[in-house]
Amino acid sequence: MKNFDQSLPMLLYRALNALMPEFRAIFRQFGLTERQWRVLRVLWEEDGRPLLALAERTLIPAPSLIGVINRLRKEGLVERRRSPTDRRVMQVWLTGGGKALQAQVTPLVDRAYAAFEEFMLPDEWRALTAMMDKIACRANGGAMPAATMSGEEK
Amino acid sequence: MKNFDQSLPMLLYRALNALMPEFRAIFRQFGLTERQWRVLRVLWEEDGRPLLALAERTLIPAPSLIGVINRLRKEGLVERRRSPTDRRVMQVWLTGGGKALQAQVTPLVDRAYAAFEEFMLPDEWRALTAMMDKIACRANGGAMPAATMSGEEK
DNA sequence: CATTTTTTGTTAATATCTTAATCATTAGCA
DNA sequence: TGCTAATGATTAAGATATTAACAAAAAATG
Repeated sequence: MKNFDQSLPMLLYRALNALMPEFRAIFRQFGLTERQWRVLRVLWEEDGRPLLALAERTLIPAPSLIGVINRLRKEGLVERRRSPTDRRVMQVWLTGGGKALQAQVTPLVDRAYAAFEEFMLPDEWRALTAMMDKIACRANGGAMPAATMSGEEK
Repeated sequence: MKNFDQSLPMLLYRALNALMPEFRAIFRQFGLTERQWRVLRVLWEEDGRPLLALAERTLIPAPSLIGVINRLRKEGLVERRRSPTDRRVMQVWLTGGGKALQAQVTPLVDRAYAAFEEFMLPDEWRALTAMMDKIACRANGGAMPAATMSGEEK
């Protein structure tokens, strides 16, 4: 029986456990949960994304995402519209309030994140990114690595 | 605004997303959730642990752990007893059934995990472990790294 | 010894996860 | 065209996360 504490899943969980509370504290200042932030974060980059595209990009399962988006709607940060070309598709759009939030949240998040970048050497970062991608691609039937993921996928 | 997909949290989440379904499929064969397995995994190593110790070791928050353990009790896999020396402490003990499960689950899990070990070079493993520990210790006020975690902590 | 503080466990409230099932719309094809 | 499969969104149910608040026991303190 392998060492439990040094198993890959526990290593990853432990790192996230240490990492995320700091960011969640920032999100909470703006009444956002981590997942709500992730959705906004993607929309700020590319507004009007279909729900499924948001699910993939944010790593939030579609059924969960529905609830997240409904709460964002209730807060008046996003709204939904059916795609005019495919009525199955539900597009999510930022409202004025949702757009305005970016300028307030982003600086704090960037600053917290910069602290981590200082904390690790560039070589360590590269190695880490490469390994995470390798792991993510493995079971995934060779999914696209993060390094190549940007705006337009598919 | 930093690249979202290559941010450390998303890298870690994506790796876990790729990694865990394979293991969860194994757990499910035995009617276990991932968290139930984590609890059993620790108890197999060291039976009768107090609830808080289990929470730390499994990374399951105490309030959640209560529910996890109650469900394991309902399945007849564990039972709870107050510590004779400190009546605040709630020890969790394996039942016969809980102990018997180890021999069935462990081989499958070990085999799945071995596939990952082959998949990465020993040097990559060492580097990965070191970096995850570094991250976990950072925000944590210098928590003990996984490499030094074993049976008796404190 | 009485009071205060700390530790350990628990409950509650809200939000979310996971899996499976469902519904509507579209696409593929005989 | 009309049937069937695939896709996108949604709902449902059970399990879990997060935070706060709380109870009980033990330890620390005066």
